[in-house]
Amino acid sequence: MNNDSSNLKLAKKRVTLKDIARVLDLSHATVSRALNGSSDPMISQKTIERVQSAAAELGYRPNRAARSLSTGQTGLIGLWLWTEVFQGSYHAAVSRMMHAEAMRRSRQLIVDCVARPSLLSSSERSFDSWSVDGIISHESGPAFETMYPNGNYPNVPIVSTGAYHWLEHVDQVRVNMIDGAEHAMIHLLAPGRRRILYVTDDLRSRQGDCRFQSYVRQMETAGNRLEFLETNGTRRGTRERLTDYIAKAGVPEGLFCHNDDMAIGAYRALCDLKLRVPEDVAIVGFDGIEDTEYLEVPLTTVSQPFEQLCSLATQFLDDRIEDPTRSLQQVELKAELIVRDSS
Amino acid sequence: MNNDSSNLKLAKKRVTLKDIARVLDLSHATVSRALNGSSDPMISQKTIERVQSAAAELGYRPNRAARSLSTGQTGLIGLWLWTEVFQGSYHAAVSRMMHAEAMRRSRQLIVDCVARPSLLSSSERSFDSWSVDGIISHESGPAFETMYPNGNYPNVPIVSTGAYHWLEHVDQVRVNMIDGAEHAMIHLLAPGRRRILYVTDDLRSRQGDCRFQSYVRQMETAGNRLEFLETNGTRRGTRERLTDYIAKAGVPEGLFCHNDDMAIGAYRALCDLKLRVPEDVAIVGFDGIEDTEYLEVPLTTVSQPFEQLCSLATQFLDDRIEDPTRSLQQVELKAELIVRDSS
DNA sequence: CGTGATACCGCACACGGTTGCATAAATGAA
DNA sequence: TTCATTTATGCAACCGTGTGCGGTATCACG
Repeated sequence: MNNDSSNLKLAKKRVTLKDIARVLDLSHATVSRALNGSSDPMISQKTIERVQSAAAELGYRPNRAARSLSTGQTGLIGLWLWTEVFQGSYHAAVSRMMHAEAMRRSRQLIVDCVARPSLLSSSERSFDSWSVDGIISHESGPAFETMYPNGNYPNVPIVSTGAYHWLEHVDQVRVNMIDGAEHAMIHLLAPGRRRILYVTDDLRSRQGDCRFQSYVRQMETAGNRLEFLETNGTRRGTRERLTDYIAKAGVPEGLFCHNDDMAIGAYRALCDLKLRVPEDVAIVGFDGIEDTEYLEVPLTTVSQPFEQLCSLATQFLDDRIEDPTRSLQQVELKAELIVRDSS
Repeated sequence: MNNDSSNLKLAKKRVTLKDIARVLDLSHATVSRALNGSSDPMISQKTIERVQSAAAELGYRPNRAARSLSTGQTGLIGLWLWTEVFQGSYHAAVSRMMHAEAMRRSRQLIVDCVARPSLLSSSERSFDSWSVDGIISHESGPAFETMYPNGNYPNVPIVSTGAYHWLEHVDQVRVNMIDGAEHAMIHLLAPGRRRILYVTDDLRSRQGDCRFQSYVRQMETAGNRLEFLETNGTRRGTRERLTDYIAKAGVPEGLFCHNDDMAIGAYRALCDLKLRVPEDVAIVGFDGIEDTEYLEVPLTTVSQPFEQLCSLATQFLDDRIEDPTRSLQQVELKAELIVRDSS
């Protein structure tokens, strides 16, 4: 009966459909259908039960590679992060939530990072050869728009998240930060502050960003001089650069930081200099990552709806994979100014 | 020549070995060998070049599923995180670095989380059916030890990271935190502090942890009363629980926190209560995550060598995959007390 | 008992690679 | 020219699943 005793523990091969078929004296096709609940050729209830119990007993686990080869679906979805080695709390938060969402849908997420357009081709190759069922492109720059229309991925559904503009023929979740950015600037300027410093990583590539534009618009409306500080985008780098900057240019009245990591680095620099927040310098950041809540002075920030973003994006991708011809889904979420103690 | 114009954009099928073979009037076997640099049957240099240029021109990308089916290797490695939905900065840091390491070795990482042993079976199934080439089990509890010897994964190499004890027959990277914990306690007690509160998530499951043991040992040596605070392990939860605790039990002189997240939550609670750190209450955390550096009072912590941990673990896994019979690799790293301003 | 409908099941191929072995071509030596 | 040897390529089987289509029991019904 049970000849699978402990006589040979090694070479314990993985059990396949054929093994089940052999034990039950069926064909592997029947076993496959019994397990997958196939409907076209009817399988008797009795057989289904026999197969299922045998599968459970033998510890059968489908071979994903074989199934993929046959069905063309891998169960993998790819997340593109437009950054180097997905540094930064924002990308960490996004990837973590995307991951959780993917697992909820019994998919697995693989992540790839691409910062410069020049890396695009290699990243393409990566996902393409992994044969992902779909891609979530979480971009914060115009690279996607220049890439996608080329049709590099004709057969792989893509959902875009975080693009600045609406894209044509692409399912999309977009976070509108215009209101948040406007409110943030108005909020910063309200107490009569005039000298607001805009802190960002790559100034040139941020020209199209609504944060940048809100800053410029509100500052010009108020008749203030524009002031920029460029850093490498990290906490450490921002801390150092701001310290230098203040030594040279004096103390600004407010900081408008492109994201929370830079805001946190800036906060630390101000601590080093014994400047009080917000009395001496006010700070506003963007993203709403958890860390900003736990500083001694919790930071004001424009919070992104991470959960909704990730949930909708994976939902859209699922929908598209299920029905490639379905109607487009495009949703706009809003980022919201959360006023805390730093402003 | 180029009949791949824009005449039919749809139905652009993926190019396979056979397509290349047809164009070049070769067999797909030869093409395969030419691309893989196979050595046993020699391929002429001329043919190799022809094949490679044709592959590049046609945009050939190997189908990973098919290759996996044939070779039995998927290029995927699995990371087990022993936590719910891998929350917490520590797990985030580990998964990010593991990810980077995996990509450096042109592998992809998939992550699965399992907190309670009851989830183990489903997690097993997950990785098993995804056919990972290997698993890195980043556990901080005894679950692995009770699971692995059962031989649930007879064919999949496993590297254990973060286990408390040496395991037999398992490649392992272990972080020794005993010295760090001892130093931390000695450091906390040095200025004559007597009332040190141990803050942890699940007290019962931490009994075997060297942090717990160092705390008990040093406190008993000093003749102090033991004092514990149990939280849910999050920043928010720790903040709330500690606030409640202090209201009831008064202000301790020092906090010995099981990890940095709890230390950060505790720090915030102290800020709420207008208590000064470290004058009123000293704080020591564990892990050395980046966030602790950027508080107004940078936290003292026992820092784990993340980079080395992840680099070695993936290295060991690679080695084991390459040669399943090779000698065991077990390495111990040391966590180090980093004294900052909170103590 | 014959016939057709129906419910089940198996055969065989496909998916896209890898690889052992046979074979063809080229080369060299006798 | 012939044969042995090296070099280069093709044939075919295989990995494990999914699936169209044809085949075989079963049964009802006339």
